[in-house]
Parts: sequence; structure tokens; C-alpha cells
Amino acid sequence: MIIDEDLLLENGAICEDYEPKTILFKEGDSPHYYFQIISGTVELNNYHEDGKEFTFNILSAGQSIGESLLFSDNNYPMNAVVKTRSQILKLPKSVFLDLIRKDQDITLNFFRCLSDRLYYKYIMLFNNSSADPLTKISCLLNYFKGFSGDKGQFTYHVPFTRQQIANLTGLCVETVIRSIKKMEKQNVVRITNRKIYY
DNA sequence: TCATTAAATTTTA
DNA sequence: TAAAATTTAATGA
Repeated sequence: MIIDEDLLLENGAICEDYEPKTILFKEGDSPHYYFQIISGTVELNNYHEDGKEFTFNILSAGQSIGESLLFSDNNYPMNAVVKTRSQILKLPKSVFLDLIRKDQDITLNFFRCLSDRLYYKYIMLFNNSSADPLTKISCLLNYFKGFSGDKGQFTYHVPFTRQQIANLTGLCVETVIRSIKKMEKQNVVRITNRKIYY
């Protein structure tokens, strides 16, 4: 978790319930709030001219949304869409900035999270420039597994649909399906009831 | 080889 | 039970 939930509430954060498909903000909006997820998942995405979706990241409990935009005058370069029923804390940008100014521990922890995000961006950028779909997918799985803290083999349940993996890697669903199957043959992943274990 | 299109089947809400 | 997700198959770049 980035910032303690109680601390956010003490400072006037509002906790709101969101239904799937709710748009928290969209491309071009100016950032007014710091968002932090209590439960549920939120997707950061954008659409190409042909309507094809590209996913930047899929965020879940404890993570903040679009936090890197709160320190400049840039507008959001992406959309934030609620994927599953979510509880999300919302804190006005000005209050958030005050919090950062006042409390060093918060600031340091926040930087650590920004650093993680940036690290993810580098990994994914390089990953997405790879030509081989198998490399792309296993690298993605590897990153998220590491993030989850799960160490055993085939014990990490991949929390994404094949469509989501496709959107994260720029591949089409069918290629993801075929690649995952190939990876199962190579004993890299295991599939039980259509769920992917890595 | 991978993307695209189409269609069938299964799962989920 | 309708919508979403998964899968297979055919075709084209």
C-alpha cells in the first residue's frame, strides 16, 4: 500500500464504490484527485485510431491511479476504467500535495512507488519491442508474479484474461491463446480450468 | 509466423 | 439467460 488508508480518510479522502465500466478519468482530463484502490481492479488504457485497445497497466488493491500526473500540468494521457466492482479512495490534489509536503515518510514511500512504476515501464517498453510473442508473455507473467511475492512454481494464478494479456502485450487474443498453449507444452505454465498458473 | 475474421462453445454475472 | 470470455478454423500479409 502506498499511503495508509486511515491517514487518507483523516485528511478528508472520500471512499466511493464503483461499478465495472465506470470511467474515473479519461484522456485529456486534468488531474484533480489522488486515487487509491481499496478493493477491485482498474485498467489504464488508450485506444488506437482503429479502435484497438492498448492497456498500460492493470491496478489492484493498495495501488494508486495516475499518481505521476499530480505533479505537473499535463493532462491524463490515458483512460482509467473500473473493471471489477471497486472501492476507491479519492483525495483532492491540493490536500494530497500538502500531505507530501508535510510528511517525509509519506514522501519517501511515495517515491519508492513511483520508482516501481517507472521500473515497470522500462520492463514493459523493452518487452513490447520484442518480436517473439512467447518472450513477451512470459516476461509479463514474470513481472506480475514477482510483484505478487509468490515464489513457487505453478502456484501463481495469473489474474488476467487472455484478452487482457493481449491488450497488455499488443498481441491478438488468438496468438495469446496459442502461445500460452505452447508454453504449457514447454512446461512454463500450467492450465487448470482455463486458469493460467505460472 | 502472426493478424484478422468468423463462428461455436463455455463461463460468468 | 444475455453478455463476456475462450477456443478453433480458415485466410491473408
